[in-house]
Amino acid sequence: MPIITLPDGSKKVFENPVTVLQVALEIGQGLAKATIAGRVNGELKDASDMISEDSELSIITLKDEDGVHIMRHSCAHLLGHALKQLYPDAKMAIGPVIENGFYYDIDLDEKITPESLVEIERRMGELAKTGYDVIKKMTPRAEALEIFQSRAEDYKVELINDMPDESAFGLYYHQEYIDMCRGPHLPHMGFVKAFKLTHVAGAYWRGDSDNKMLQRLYGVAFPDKKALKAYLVMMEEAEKRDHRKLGKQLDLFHVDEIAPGMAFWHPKGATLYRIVEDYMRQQLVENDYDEIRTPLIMDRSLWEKSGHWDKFKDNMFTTETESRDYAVKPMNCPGHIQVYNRHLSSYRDLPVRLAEFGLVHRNESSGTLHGLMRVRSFTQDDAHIFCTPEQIQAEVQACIDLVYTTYADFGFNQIAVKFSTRPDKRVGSDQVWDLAEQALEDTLKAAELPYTLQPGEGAFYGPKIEFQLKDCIGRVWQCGTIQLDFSMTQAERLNAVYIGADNEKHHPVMIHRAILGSLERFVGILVEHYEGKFPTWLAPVQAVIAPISENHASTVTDFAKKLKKHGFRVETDLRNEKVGFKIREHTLQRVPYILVIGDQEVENQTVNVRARSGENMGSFTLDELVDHLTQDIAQLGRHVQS
RNA sequence: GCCGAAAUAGCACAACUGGUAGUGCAACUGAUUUGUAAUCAGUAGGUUGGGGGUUCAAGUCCCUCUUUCGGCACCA
Repeated sequence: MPIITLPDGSKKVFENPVTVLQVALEIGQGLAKATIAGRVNGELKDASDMISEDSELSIITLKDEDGVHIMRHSCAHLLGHALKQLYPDAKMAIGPVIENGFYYDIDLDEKITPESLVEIERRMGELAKTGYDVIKKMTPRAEALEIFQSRAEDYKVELINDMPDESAFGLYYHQEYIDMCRGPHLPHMGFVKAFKLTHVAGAYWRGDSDNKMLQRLYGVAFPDKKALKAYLVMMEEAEKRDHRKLGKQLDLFHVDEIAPGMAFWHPKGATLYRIVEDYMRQQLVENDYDEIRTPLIMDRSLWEKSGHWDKFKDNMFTTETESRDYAVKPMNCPGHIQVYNRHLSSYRDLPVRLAEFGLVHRNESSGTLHGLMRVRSFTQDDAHIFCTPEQIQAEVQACIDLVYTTYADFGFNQIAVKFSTRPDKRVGSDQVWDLAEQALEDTLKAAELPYTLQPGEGAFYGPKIEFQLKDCIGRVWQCGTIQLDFSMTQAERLNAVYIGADNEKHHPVMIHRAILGSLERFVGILVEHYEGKFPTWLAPVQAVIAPISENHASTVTDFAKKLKKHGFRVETDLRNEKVGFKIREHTLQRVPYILVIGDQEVENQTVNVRARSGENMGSFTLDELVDHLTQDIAQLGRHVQS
């Protein structure tokens, strides 16, 4: 005689065990119709699942996030249903829910093309329209195995065999199609109203590159057509922000076939890049770093000693001359230790903070390259802090603070923090790793930063804190990083030492840290973040001055000269075109200010100022304009002018 | 690296089943002297990513290499 407690606290008493759906029906017909599943004592259950004990129950509909999740999952089954009708030879692997949708991995000799995707989608639509019931049957192991064996679903069989402790499996019958799933799923397909198959790509079975490559069919699904449409429009908008596209349109950079994964910075892009670098350099000054420069290629023996050769030689570019082997640096740390080691340090000298805008090369596999975000040649705003164990927490804390002020200055507020611990391929003893992980974790806790743990994702020499930003289409990129390293400075590695108060030699702890990470990547993210509409501080061209007619050209040139003297990045547009034409062009180029000079302005010694937003700000004298621009620039990226 | 798709003028794109490579914008020249998102006219621009093959004939079909795109694996 179960007593069901609902979210509002009300209770319903039943004579016999009831299903989730029956409880919903008891509450109201409308709710029953909308019922997708139930959360019973915190656990998601199918609408058809029986409740026999006293329980807390909330009914899940499409209005709940869980409901949408379940609908997407069933949509993956629907894909299977349609696919098997069109391609009976397909073997189904796994079909999970992802952000905004789902995918299904299939093994099929025939290649799925965009055209066949359309056809599959159409069949899915036809099937969903019938609103057929989804029947769940808990099936004993032997029977489940037999069912999938008889259907030649090798991957499902493998999945069952990999769960030896389970005695029964949830099979969901979508008419003649059967899928196996923990569930829950929709009670009927009438809930599937708005979906779209987006693309097909390769994916390894179980994510292992040693396994067979399957075809992965991606789709999105939403509670209604309106939400789907909104999503598709949003994606289109997002694509307009793509830094590769804007990089071309705004003439910032290009990547040439002659050097895959390496950016060629055009004048405007180089300006943007330099402003970012200059900003960071100012941070170095204010935070007591010393800037250094180290060679691009160093003898192979250094990399052998540091451990890089052993762990990462596949990703290193090499060269040789006069029978001597060199490697192009993939990281700056060994070079920085060479500088630290130039003389003997005392504990009184610590912490030593060595910074470098270090150009590194990493031979990333061809398939990973992506605009400025994933390249083979990039500059890190890198630094290595040599300190005592006692100084770790304060130093790491200072790095965290620097990350947050820097990102705020660039206009970023949404930052994901990850904490990565020891990987399989690593140097250093377990005790040292215990110590390092503990130190980072303590600092994170003290800083009260919410973070996600990434076990096994640390660097080979130490654990790390990572700061991630999102690009325009939701892809997440690592930018800042703080890594704690007890190993590289040891005698058997690169042997950095200091003399302690006890007059004995000690090895300092080394903190590897980058705030922006890769300047290339960071600039790429900036382009997308601002959609190329950079705050005046960052804009490669801050103002364009245009005459109304040829008669005003010399005034324009003079005015530009004066503004340049004040340090502003100003261009003139003396072309034989109408002012409307020039305004259109420079607005499309996202120049923050367009300054127009005609008869009136010549007479009054002013310029007419038009902001990027289209707003006409009226007439300004030189001094007034200098004041305005100075104030605008001083805001950095903390306020965005549209 | 793996699976799939793609590469045509500076940029965005077109060229049905193999049959003289086009359009728009940009560029250049001239006219126009312009008041806040496109003035008009003209000219020029290409070994169709590289190499090889099939064919009377290849942008189009085949092979191969390179690069790019979407994922996967990778990401010190």
